[in-house]
Amino acid sequence: MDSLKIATFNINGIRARRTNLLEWLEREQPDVVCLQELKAQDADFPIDDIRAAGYGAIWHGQKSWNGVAILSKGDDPLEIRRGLPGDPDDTHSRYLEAAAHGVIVACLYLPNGNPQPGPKFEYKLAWFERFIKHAAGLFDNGHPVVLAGDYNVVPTDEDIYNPRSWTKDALLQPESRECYERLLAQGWTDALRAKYPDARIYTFWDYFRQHWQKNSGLRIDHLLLSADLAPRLIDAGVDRWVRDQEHASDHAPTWITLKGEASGKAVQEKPAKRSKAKTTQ
DNA sequence: ATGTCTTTCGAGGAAAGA
Repeated sequence: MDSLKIATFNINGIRARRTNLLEWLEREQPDVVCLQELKAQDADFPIDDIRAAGYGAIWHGQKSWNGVAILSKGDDPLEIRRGLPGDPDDTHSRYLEAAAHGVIVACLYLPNGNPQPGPKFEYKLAWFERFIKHAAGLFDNGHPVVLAGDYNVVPTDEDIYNPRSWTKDALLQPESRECYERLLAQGWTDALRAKYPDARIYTFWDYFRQHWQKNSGLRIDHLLLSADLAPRLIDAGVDRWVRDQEHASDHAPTWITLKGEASGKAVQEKPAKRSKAKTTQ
């Protein structure tokens, strides 16, 4: 059966992690990849290596911090949007949107927000509000959409090894969680949680106190599916072997597979005669 | 409070962000 694999990976410095990335692409062969925390300027994005691995890419870099990219196997993603609308003074490179393999892919790197309270937390919540507003339009646009990235939100206490030492952290604040809930309430499906409702799933293990070795992780990298994509979800998972490598990022690639064509062009036009009524799979 | 890693600046090691 044809299927489409879409992944999100906070790479924590693409120059320091170039070989980790190429090894992962080679082994897992995702069709579409969202990368966050490039920590590199546009000119330092290793596009030649990525092309040699069989991927086209678009990227939005920034010196030292942030930076996002979308990779597409076999062709270039068709860029739709660079930067989140709603604040012309926001200089952070945290958002890219493109069409690839018949799906609209939003790649996001939501602000961390620590320390909390403070201006960084205010920025996080303001950014989240802008994203919620933009996502509402995406949900209704009639195309299949995936919102993939590092949300810097632990949705519930089931998404962390032990919330006790993190109660003051921006990733667990009620305000952060409430924003995530409000986003889901638009109708999006949290793919990993939908596929595995009761499993402990982590995507991030910080570098402190041997958290990886003890599997003391957090689930903060999410893939949200629009209404017409949710029934196409086949499987979801985390490539934990990447986190176990030497010089690994503190995140692991997180992925879904969807029923349907993996090859082909960018977003296809909807058939003209198609009614807007929801069809069941 | 701590812990570790990557970045910049600039030439060794410190500071900041996560």
